[in-house]
Amino acid sequence: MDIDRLDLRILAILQKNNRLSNIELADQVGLSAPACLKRVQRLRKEKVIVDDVSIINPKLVGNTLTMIVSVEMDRDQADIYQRFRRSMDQAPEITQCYQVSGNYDFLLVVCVKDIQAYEEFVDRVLHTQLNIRKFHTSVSLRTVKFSTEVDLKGLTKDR
Amino acid sequence: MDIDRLDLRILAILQKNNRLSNIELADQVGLSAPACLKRVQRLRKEKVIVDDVSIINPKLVGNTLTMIVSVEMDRDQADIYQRFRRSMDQAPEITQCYQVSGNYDFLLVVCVKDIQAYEEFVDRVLHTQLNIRKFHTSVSLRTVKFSTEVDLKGLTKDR
DNA sequence: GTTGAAATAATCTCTAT
DNA sequence: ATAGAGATTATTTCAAC
Repeated sequence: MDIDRLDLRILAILQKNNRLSNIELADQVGLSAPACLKRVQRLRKEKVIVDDVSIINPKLVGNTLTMIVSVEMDRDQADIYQRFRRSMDQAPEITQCYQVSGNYDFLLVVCVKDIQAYEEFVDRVLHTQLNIRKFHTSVSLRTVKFSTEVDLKGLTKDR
Repeated sequence: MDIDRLDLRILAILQKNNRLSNIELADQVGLSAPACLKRVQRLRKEKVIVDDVSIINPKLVGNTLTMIVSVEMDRDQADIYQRFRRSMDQAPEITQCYQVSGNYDFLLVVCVKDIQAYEEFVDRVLHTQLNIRKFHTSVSLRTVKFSTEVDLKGLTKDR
């Protein structure tokens, strides 16, 4: 799928706020409402727009503790990694997980209510994973930035 | 602000999909449309719902490289930390930044187009920060999980 | 929180470019 | 293949209860 300047402008707006009406959006990018809608629908269908969601403040809902967990696996075996990756989806406490190169293999961002909830998470998710050699937890003292926006500057792939 | 079971159900739905109509939402939680709308408006006003956004697939838009950067600061000085934190907001490449306890001080998740863009980012954002003692970059081989959902299980603070 | 009504918006079809 | 105009349908949102 190719994405032109107009699509990028639409994406730039929607990734900041997807609750403006199609009419407003069309206005801002200089299209008629139907033309604009067609583009947005296409972007959703093609999964350029993956999801449309409300972002909740975890603190205001009781999840005040964020932990950064680095995980080192026992062996570099494809099936072990795959099993581990699949287990990540099952745990709602894990908000992000990256497979990385370097001293450890996976980096997890875990968001929980309190230390008890974290311990429960460790028991349920990490200690049941054989093949973890070791893992290291550090506490996030502050979420300095949490953005869902993709940097769209300098991506003017025109057709 | 207190949040009852109904609010939590509303949040659980909206953080998965905020594009369903208020009527559908009301239906799913068992309220009339206006009653439901009032709750949602309140949740937005009170910033329990922080934002409403479209999530873009960074790969489909050209940002294929994710870097994990750990930063160690020179001194534990409040103003130095504060300045650093403020600079995080300025850089669109930084999607997440956590201030952490342990061997290093900040953890950054940086999303860019390619290595050149990353080098440009390092020069512009990190090398201009005096007070960084050192930083370490590792490449994300795979984004195993990226979720914006907050775990709402076991948070039944009723009134 | 509900019901009913008015104002808005989304979206479909069709036409034109 | 993509944009625009008009009409239909659906939704949001306001009052009154």
